[in-house]
Formats: sequence, structure tokens, C-alpha cells
Amino acid sequence: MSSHLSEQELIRRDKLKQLEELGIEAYPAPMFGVNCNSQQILSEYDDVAKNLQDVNIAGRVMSLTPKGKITFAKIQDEKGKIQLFMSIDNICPGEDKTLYEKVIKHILDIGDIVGVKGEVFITKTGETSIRVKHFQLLAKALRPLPVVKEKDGETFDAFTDPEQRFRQRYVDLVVNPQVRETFIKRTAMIKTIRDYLNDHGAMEVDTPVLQNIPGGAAAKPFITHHNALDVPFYLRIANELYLKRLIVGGFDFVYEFSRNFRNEGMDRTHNPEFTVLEFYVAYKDYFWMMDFTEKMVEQIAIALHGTTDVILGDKTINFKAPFKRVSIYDAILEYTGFDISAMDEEQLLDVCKKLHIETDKTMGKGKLVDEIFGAKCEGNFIQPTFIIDYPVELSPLTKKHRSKPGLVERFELMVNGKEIANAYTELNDPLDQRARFEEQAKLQERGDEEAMFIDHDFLRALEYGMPPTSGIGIGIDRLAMLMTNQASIQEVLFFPQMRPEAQD
RNA sequence: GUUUCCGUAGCUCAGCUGGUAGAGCAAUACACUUUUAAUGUAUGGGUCUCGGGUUCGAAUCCCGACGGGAACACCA
Repeated sequence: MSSHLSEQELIRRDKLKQLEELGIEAYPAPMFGVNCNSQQILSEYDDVAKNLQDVNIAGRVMSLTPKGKITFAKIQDEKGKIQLFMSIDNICPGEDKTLYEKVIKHILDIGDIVGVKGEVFITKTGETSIRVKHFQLLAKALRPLPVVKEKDGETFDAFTDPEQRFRQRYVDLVVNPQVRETFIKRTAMIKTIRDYLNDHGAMEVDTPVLQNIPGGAAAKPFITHHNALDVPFYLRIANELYLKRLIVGGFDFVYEFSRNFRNEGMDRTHNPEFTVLEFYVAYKDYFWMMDFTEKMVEQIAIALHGTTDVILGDKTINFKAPFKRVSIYDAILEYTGFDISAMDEEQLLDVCKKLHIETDKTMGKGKLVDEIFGAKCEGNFIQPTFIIDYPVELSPLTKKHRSKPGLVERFELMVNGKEIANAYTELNDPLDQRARFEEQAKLQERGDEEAMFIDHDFLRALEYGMPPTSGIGIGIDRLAMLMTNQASIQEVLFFPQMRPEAQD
């Protein structure tokens, strides 16, 4: 945020003065009645019918090509770009040529927002354009926009510096159309999900972001303070426990796009705040949830790409339902050759040693299984795969498996070697839940910063009776990365977290 | 948090083993009434991220800070 103005910024500020002297408002208040957009003009104009002879359109000047008594400009609106043909005769039919000679030829800059009225025609070189009859400046730009040029599909001088792109996303969005596309797709994805859930009778709800007990996940929370109550609050790490309270309350299918906050590391797949869709459905189990989820994900792929095949880097992911289902033990058997299904802790430690996986004494049986899976298996599941039946120690909110001792009814959806969803048959036995929380409390006493707190109100809710329920959390940012072919979470968040800029 | 690469004009970059900076686009001025990365002529624009050090001399070498990218660790 430099207080030093560049030559170009000084010149643009001087142009403000020139406008004032001409009696032209640089930032006029009255609305400009837009009656079409660039896309409509390009797709609807018919050179024989000579339609669109009275268009009003507004946008940002992206290029200027003055040629003496005519000037070509390209303006960009929300839908794309359209060329303006501005001639001195059309713009200034009378004696006073100021608007053309001064304003358009000298004061107008790339980056300015303008509104024009005119008629659509096709130039000699075949480009659909607007012959401008009325020109109005709607907002003057005081900073120069990066000028990205293009020829034969090749881009020149693209605005690419990631730091500037993320810090000044507004500039990125103006000059990089593919960035716009990514975010349009993200929004389309969320709309598809919302429609899918609503069509199945779900109710969208809002639950607290400020919580005095951060529950529902194993993660380090952000902490803040409420002055009037003089109590600490945590920013939510998950909304699971609140949605289950609503299930107790009698809403049978609830969902929320939950902005979660975790005070952990940042990298290309982690932002301190991120979005998880969680939904809970009464009287269902995790098998039902797998069916429901794979259909939803398939539908997202089709909505965004028109097909279930989605290109991701050099791979093609096929989101055609049903997805493969592999138990975690079978996955480990397949990729390590070890059948660990009946092993005790000592035998597991031995397997880890043979596989060169680092362990420490705090790791219990469940954690060891998770380590083996994470190190040797996870990355292999490129095509959508449900990994099912996890060790009970890792899943304090999940119901014990109906037939496999030591396991819980849980699945994770793996795509491109990464987890994008985590779901359970929810634990609704209040006594079992209390025992699991107490296990977590012991871990916390041993210094595990990510162990769960005991949430007594949640236990109280379960004691009133929660119907058998299945629930899921889906990483929306991660899913957006998959669906938009992006390798970094920063590319699917408008404003990814950055270190604050130095102020002066 | 660790390792590693990077930071030069508004944007994209060049600047070899040290001799106080260049290009294209953008900007300014002039010409040009159908351009397409318009063209032609001329001009201006930089505390080379910041702070130290070595040196007669540092954008360049060394140390540190700040910011960013990538990989690893933790996690979603």
C-alpha cells in the first residue's frame, strides 16, 4: 500500500482535474440503464435483420485502439467482451468535438468503466461491434490495469504472480477470464448440491460459528473472547454436534454449508477457514449414505462438465456411480501384502517397522492402522472409492460396527488420492458416547491438542433419544478443486488467507 | 514448523564470472475514419523488497529480515 504514486497514477489523477474542468463527473450517481450484455449481442445480432439498433451497455475498457478520427475499444461486462466503434462524427455530430478529442482520445484509459448507447453492426474485418452514439464515463480508474493480450489462443504478458493475484483478486478476476470460470463453476457446484438436497427433502439450517465447546472434529481451534459475557469462545471446527441436536429435535434431514476454522498449517490443500457441507439424515445408515453421496457427486460432475469424466491434471476421473467400496483392511492387504485384520498392537508395530513407517509410543491400534493406510494406500485411490470400516479409536462419534468388533460404521470417499468426504452411521447411544468422550478427555490430559472436549449438552441431547442417523461431511473446497482441475485451494477461494501486507 | 527456489518500471521478463539498469506491452506527445497483440515517429518512467557486511565499486557476492511459490511434516 505505497503512498508513493507512480507516473501513471499521477497522470490519471491529473485526468480527474481535466474532467472537472470540462464539467464531466468522473463518478456519476445516476443509474445507467443497461438493456443488454456482450454475450447477447454476439449471439443474437443478425446482420440481415439489422436488429439490436438501440443497445445500452456498460463495462470496463480493456483495450483502446485509437486511429485518428475513430477509436476502437473493447469493453468487458460480466458476460464477456464486445468491441466499440467510436467515431468523431457519431459521438460529436455538432460543432463541439470535445467529448471525442479530449475525453475519448486523451482522458479515457484502459480500466475505466463506461456506458454507451448505439447500434450493433459488423465491421469490415467481420467483428460484431457497437457503433457508439452516446458515450458516458461511469467510473475513472486511477490505477493502471495489467494489459493481457492474446493472439491465436496464445496469451501475452498474462497477470500471473500468485501473490498479486490472490491479494488483489479483483484485478485477477478482471484480467484472467479462466479465473472467473473457476469461481462460476464453484458456485454452480454448490447450487447443484443445494438443489439435490432440497429435492430430497432436506432443510438448510444455520448453526453457531461461535461455540464455547468446539466439537465434532479433532482439530486445533481458534479462540476468541466475548466481552459482554466475559467468556472465551471458539470458532467452530465442525458443525456436526449442532446438526445432530437438530435431528434430536425432530428435523429428519438437515444440512449446512459450514465455514470451519482450524488453527493449523497452511498449504496448497489447507486454508485456515474452509467450507464443509455436512448433512444428517434420520433413520438411515452409512450404506444408504454411500448410495446417496455417489449419486450426488455424479450429478455434480454432469452439471459442470456434461459428463462423468472429469479431467484432473494428466488424469481423468470417472465419477460414474456406483463407486468402488473397499474396507480399510482390504486396502492395506492389497497395497502392503499384510493381513492386519486380526493383529494386536504389537503385531501392528512390527508391520509398521517392516514398512518403514515411523511410529511413536502414543499411537494406539487405531492410529497405527491409520498410519499404514495413509502412508501406503491413500495415494493409490485415484478413481472415486469408498474406504469403509475404520478402527473405533479414531472415530469417537461413530456407531460401532454391526458385525465387526473393533470397527465402526464409517466411510471416507477418496478421489485422486485425497479424502473428500467422511461419513458415519452416527453414534446415538448416549452411554457409549459418554464413554468415548471420556477416552478423548484422557488423551487431552496427555497433551493431545486435537482431542475432543466433552460436550455435556450434546450428551444430554442424546439422552433424550436421537433416531438412528447417518451423517456426512464433504470438503467443498477440495471437491471444487477436483471439479475445476485446480491443484491449489487458493485457486478455488476468492480470498485465500495471506500474511497481512505491510502498511505504511 | 523444516527444506528449497524466488522478489528488477504499472504488467511480463532480460541483466553471464561485481563497473550505480534494459526490452515488449502499458503511459505521454504527434499522425492516421474499419483496427484485431493496429502501425509509425519521438519522449518520460526504477531507494533493482528492506537492513547490514565484503569491496575503490553491489541488482549481481555474504549475513539477516519481510513477502511469495514448491516439497515435507500436521491436518480436511
